[in-house]
Amino acid sequence: MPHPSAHRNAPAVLRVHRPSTVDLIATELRNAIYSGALAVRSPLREVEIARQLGVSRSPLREAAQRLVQEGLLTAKPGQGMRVAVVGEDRLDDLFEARVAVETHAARMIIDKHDGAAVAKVQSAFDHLLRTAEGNDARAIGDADLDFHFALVDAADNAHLSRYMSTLVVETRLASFSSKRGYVVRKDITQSHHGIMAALQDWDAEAAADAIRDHMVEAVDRLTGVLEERGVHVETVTEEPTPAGAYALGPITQPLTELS
Amino acid sequence: MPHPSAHRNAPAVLRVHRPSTVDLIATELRNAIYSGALAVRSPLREVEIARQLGVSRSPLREAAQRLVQEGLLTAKPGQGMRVAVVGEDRLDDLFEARVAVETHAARMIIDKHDGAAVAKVQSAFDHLLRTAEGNDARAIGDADLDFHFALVDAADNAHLSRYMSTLVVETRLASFSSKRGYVVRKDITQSHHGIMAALQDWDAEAAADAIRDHMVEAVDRLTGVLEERGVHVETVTEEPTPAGAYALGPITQPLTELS
DNA sequence: GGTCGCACTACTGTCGACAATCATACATGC
DNA sequence: GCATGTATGATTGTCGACAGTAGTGCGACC
Repeated sequence: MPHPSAHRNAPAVLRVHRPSTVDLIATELRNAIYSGALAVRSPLREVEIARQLGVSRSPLREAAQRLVQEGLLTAKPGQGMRVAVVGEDRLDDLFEARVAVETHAARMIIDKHDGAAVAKVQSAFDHLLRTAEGNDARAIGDADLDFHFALVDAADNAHLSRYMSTLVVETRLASFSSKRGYVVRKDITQSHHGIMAALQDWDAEAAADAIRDHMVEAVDRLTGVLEERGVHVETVTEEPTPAGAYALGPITQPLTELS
Repeated sequence: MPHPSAHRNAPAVLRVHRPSTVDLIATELRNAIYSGALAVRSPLREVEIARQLGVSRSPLREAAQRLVQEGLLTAKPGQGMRVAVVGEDRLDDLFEARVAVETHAARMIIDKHDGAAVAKVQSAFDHLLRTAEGNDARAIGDADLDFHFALVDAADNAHLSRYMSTLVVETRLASFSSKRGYVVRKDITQSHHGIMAALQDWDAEAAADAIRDHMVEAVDRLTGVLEERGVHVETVTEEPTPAGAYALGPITQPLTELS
């Protein structure tokens, strides 16, 4: 007797997708960079990290090469790998790429008139609204990035989702690389409201404009031109972490998961 | 006495960028996939390829992980890595991503009114025109992909260029994966002419439309819906290669190059 | 006093080897 | 005859070890 939740027309046995050890390590490294456990510009101590993860250097190095390909780690011969620095000189490049990915995702959703997709984005937007009521800068930043990833993911394009998952971490790295520390704007929800409204109106050009405006604001915040111009925007700053030697969790082989 | 070509205001010593062995191997693997030396779905025989490249398995595996991240290789635990198959079920996803990247690149060029960028694209277009006069399917395909990469590269965005360099190989893989073999349309230049004209007119929407149309045509060609509909388009087909065991060239450490 | 040179240390880059796993072919039983 | 089980071969995944290299601190020399 099949499980009740199994669809009748589904294939008898789904293709099981066993993540390889390298997959797990790569995910762990991305999370460590995203959370700041691996600080910007810090060298990747292979022996130490491999010991913390409970693996050898070989699979660790292989996983790290994936992050090098993503641009999250930089490799110099003889000097190993370091967590990439996303300085002010790279902000335009990064956020222009985000505009490309996110505007097209919005266009796809609108072209398809995909109500379910909008609902997913709405859900992420609601979460952002609730989080923005508090003063936890990191939580707000997480909700912000979650919203943008939800937008791209709702477009249901594997390529764009993959790009975005890296862009999210790169954006976080840009914040960490900022001299001003980790800062989020208090009025962050306003800028997102425009995107949300355009989606609900099925207005592709308005959505693209809203996303572009949002990215310009983000670059302005990170470069600090607002302060220079004397424009005052209320912000929330996270107190700098002790930046101590954060330990990474050991790799635990999960049970077989469905793809 | 400095070299005449050195700009006077340039820094005294440029940062030399020494490519690592893994860089070289990764490039070699990408070229092998692009050229078809590594056939679609073929397993990556590590010992054999490492021997051909004159390196050990370790750096080869590290380089291969970069291609796994790009999606050019697929890894299954216990079965190693294989050259990815880009079947018909993934064509929409792939070409939708190309639309996202290429339309935004065109928008960037047009927004900036970048004449030099248009000239670069024009140059690639001219080369495509000359090549399309012949009947070498592979050469036409190369010129086609070169054109699209030149378009994105002219936008001068590192992220988009990186995405596109992978998308180019993925597109080639889609052709190799096609049941119909490697086929290019004889009227391929017409479709590019629309893109080129829109760029020269600084018309962003027309460029986006032309690029979208071009991708639809490409998907139609690869899925063969044109034949099914009885629409006849003149094509050039490449005779299938012997698919023999193509040998990869050994890795030779190049001299120090400027970044 | 500053700069150059040298030795030491720590780490990376690469290799070969071993064990575990998977695919294939063959033999066996129903 | 078909399905099941088994043995074999090849290949992957992982590890430890070694050599080469970059960084660091100290000392000597100009």
